[in-house]
Amino acid sequence: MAMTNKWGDTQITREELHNRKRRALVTAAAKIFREKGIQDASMDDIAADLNVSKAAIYYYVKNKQELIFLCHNLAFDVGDEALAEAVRTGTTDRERLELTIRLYIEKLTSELGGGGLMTTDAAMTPEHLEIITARRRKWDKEFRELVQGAIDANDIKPVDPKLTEFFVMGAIRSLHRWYSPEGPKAPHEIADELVQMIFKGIDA
Amino acid sequence: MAMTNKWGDTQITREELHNRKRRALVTAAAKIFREKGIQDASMDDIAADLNVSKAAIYYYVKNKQELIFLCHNLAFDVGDEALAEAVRTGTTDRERLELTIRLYIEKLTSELGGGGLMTTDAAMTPEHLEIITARRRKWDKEFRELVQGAIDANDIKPVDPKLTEFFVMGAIRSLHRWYSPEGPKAPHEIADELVQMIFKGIDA
DNA sequence: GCATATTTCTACTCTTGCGTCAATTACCCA
DNA sequence: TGGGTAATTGACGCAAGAGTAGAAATATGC
Repeated sequence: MAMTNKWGDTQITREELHNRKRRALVTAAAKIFREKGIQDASMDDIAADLNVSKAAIYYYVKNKQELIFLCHNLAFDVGDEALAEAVRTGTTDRERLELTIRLYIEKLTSELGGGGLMTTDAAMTPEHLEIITARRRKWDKEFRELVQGAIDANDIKPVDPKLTEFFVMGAIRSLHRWYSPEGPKAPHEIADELVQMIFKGIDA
Repeated sequence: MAMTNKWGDTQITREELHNRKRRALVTAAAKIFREKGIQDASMDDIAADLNVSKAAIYYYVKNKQELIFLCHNLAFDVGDEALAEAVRTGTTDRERLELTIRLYIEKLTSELGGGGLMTTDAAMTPEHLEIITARRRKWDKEFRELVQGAIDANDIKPVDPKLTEFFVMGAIRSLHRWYSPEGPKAPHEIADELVQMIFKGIDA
């Protein structure tokens, strides 16, 4: 799993190279954190995955806290993209809702190997926690507005938007526990089946 | 939140008292683990919640590993109860499936304050991991057999049992992130609405 | 090929938190 | 009431891992 050349391969200018290494660091950290859990993953583990000494990491990042923070943001970026694209593309709220769920699942499976860090971890500085919480709240609010809009248009049942969001997101966020890129199903197939369940249920 | 008398209140014989204290310890640990995360919760945290010194804990339990293990088993006990009761009570597999989900949700919310420890944690001894994995596999198998049975009886759509289980359980296991006993909804209401979504979907 | 800036390394320090142990207190029964 | 067992404690040893300092290596510009 660990790469053989340091930092993967990258060329280009100083500035850009630096950025790429930093991004590679965050991606690697996200992977290790997901696999072992945040607290069980040591900075040495992450360094080992990049074939670099631990001290090198501290040239790109202030401390573990910051690395955790960057990983969280990475996960939220994907969520924001999915929602934005869905709002742009869809015509009705019902359609946008379905698109958000589908895109989210597809992006998580294809881009982030099944999921990022979504759990509001206790081990976060108040400043970081505030930013992450704000991002989550904003996303949640928009999602629920889509649900409410679809209800108002009589396209879906008069469900509780909050409960619906918890339910749907809970299911999606658990993807990473079992999804594997090597599995038999392509991302869009998984997305199809889950969307089907959410909207149509499983009753015959 | 922390009790004022040590170990809560209990009387009765030596043997029984010992058992109760041990059970109180596991319950407290489960709560702290859930709130702070396993690795972020120290043995001192758990001791503080029981108004006891850390050393006292080690009179009842070998080490943190064992405590984690006992917490996991606690969560699985609830799952097994739900499944067993559903199989006993229900007449068709469709009905048993619904009952399992409903009972599981109700037990988790009413008895365990929203959830136990369900994540297969990396920080487990191979022996413990094996036992937990076996319990999970057994439960999963039985659940999927209910799904398959309901499909065969034409009571639900021909869904993928594995995917269905991941989806449903993923949603349920995320309960603890937002459920609070002080919230506006009673356990059976939450169970009702989630069961409704799973079986009927949200489409109008 | 020399001077400078950037990057990475080795070898530490220091904190945190698990687990232990000898000593102490509570409890029970004769 | 005293002797023995059960339960609890404060003080400590020890390991793991975060973070650092300064040297060493590497790249860049002239």
